[in-house]
Amino acid sequence: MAQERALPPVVERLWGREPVSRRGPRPRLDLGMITSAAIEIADAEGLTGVSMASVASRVGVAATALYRYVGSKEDLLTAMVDFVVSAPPDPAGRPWRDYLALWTRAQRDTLLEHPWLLQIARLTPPLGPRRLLWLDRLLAALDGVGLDDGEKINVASALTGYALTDAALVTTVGGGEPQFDDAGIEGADDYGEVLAGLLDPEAYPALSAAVRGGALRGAEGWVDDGDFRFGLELLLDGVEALISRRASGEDAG
Amino acid sequence: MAQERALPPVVERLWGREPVSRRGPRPRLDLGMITSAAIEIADAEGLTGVSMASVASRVGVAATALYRYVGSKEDLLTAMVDFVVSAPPDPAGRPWRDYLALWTRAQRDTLLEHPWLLQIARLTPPLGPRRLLWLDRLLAALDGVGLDDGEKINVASALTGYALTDAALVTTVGGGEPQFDDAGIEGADDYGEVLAGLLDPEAYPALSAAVRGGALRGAEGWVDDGDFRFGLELLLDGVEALISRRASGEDAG
DNA sequence: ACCTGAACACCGTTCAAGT
DNA sequence: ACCTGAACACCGTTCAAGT
Repeated sequence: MAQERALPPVVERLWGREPVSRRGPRPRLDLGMITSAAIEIADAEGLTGVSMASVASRVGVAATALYRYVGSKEDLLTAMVDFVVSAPPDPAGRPWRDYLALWTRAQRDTLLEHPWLLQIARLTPPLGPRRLLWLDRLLAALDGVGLDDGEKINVASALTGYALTDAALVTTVGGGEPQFDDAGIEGADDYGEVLAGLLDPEAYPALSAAVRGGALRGAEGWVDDGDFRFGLELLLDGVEALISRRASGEDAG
Repeated sequence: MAQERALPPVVERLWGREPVSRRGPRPRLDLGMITSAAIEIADAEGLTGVSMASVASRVGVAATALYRYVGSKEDLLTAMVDFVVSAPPDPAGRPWRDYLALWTRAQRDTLLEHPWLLQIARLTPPLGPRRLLWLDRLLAALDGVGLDDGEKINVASALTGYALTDAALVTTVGGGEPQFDDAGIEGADDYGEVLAGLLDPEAYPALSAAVRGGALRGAEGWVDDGDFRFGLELLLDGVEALISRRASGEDAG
C-alpha cells in the first residue's frame, strides 16, 4: 500500500538512500560526512560559524561542491537536526510515566548539549529516521494505557514542546551561556533587578509584586532543575488524568 | 530600590525612552516607525523580506541611517517581537482556568497571524513592555489560588511553550501555509502517506502501526483545534492538580 | 558524474563626509 | 546630531569549464 511518493532528495539521503551513480568518478562525500562537519562547527562556534564555505573547507572541498549533496543550506540544517539526535531510551519494562519523564528529559538534554538546535527555526514534524525513532518509542511506551494513536501523538507534541521551552529558558536566562549577554543581562539575578527598575507598579501590579517579592531571585524563579520537573509533572499529571478518564469509560472529546 | 542598571539601548527605546537630543536636527524616525515597517514587510513577504535595506526604504531613509535607532538587525527583531503583541485579555472576574485558556489561545492566535514570529529563534524571557503585560495579567489571574510566584511563572512558561509548539505544528503540517511545501509535503494527509512509505515496520513497530491505522489521516492526527484544546486541557488539568494539592496543605516539592 | 573557479546578487555593518 | 554614500567583508547560489 501507500504509493511511493517523490521525496525531496535530502530526505532520501537522510534515510541512507544515496543515489547509485553509474558513470563518472565516485563521490568523495556523503550526506553524513557533510552534516557531521556542520554539527562540529556548530558545536564549537555556534550556528553563525556554519556557512557553506566553512563546512566545505572542513570536508576539504570547494563550497559549490556541496550542492551535489544538499539542495540548499536549509536542507543542510534539516539534516543537522536529524543527525544530532541519538538513540531514544528503551521503554521496555518501564511504567509509562517513568518513560515519558525520561524521554522528555533526554530531549531537553540534547537541546542543552547543542544549543544551536534552538535557533533552527523550523519546529517541523520529524521526517528523519532518528527523530521518528523517538516518536515510535513514545507510542510504544503508551501502548495499552487506553489512549488512541492521535492522543498519543498529541502527548508527544506537548512533551517535545515543553522540552524546547525549558531548554530555551535555561540557555538564555540561566547557565552562564552567553545568549542573553548581548542584552547586558547575565542571569536570573540580573533579570529580576532589571525588571524591578523597569516596571511601573500601577501598570504591572501583579508582576511588580512578584519581582519585589524575589520571585526571580537566584535560581528559584526560572531556571533550575526543579523548575523543569515542575512543568513536566504538570504535563504528566494531565496525561494521567486523561488516562483515568478513559479508563472510567468516558467518550473521547 | 533596585539600582538603575544600564540597559541596552533598544530596550530603553522599547519602553518609550527615546534619548532627548539637544543639538542638531531633530530625528526623523523613532523605533516604533521602524519596527512597524519591519512588521508590515514580514507580514507581507515573510522574514526573508526583512533586510535593513528593505526596512529603510520603506521608511524613506538610507539603510545605514537605521543604526541611529537600532544597534543591529538582532535588535530590530527583538523590537518586532514586542511590538507585534497586542494587549492581553482582561482577567477581571474570570475563573483562573478560563482565563488561562483564553490567554494561551490568544498567544497562539498571535503566532498564527504572524508566522514569522516562529522563526525568530530567541525564546528569551520578555523584556519589552507588551510581553511583560501578558505575564502580569497571568499572575493576576492566578492570584489567591495558593501557588507561589515562582510556580505561577512556571505555569506561564509552560503555557507559552505550548502555544508555540502548537502554532508551529499548525503552520507547518496544517493550514496550507507554504512552510512545509518545499519539503514536497502539503498537509497531514500527505505526511501520513510519506511516512507509510518510509517506515520499516520492524524498526518502527509502534509508529508504523499508528500510521497504518490512519492516525495521521486528515485533520485528525496533528493539526486541528481539537488537538490544541487537547494539549491545553492536559496542562490545565496539571495546574488544577497542583492547586488542589496545595489546597490540601501539602508542602512545596 | 563529480568538482572547481569565476561570477552574481545580495547581505549587515563601518566610517568619513556632508548638513 | 542626523543622514548619506562609498566601501568592506562576507553571504548563498548559478553556471560554464575542466576531468
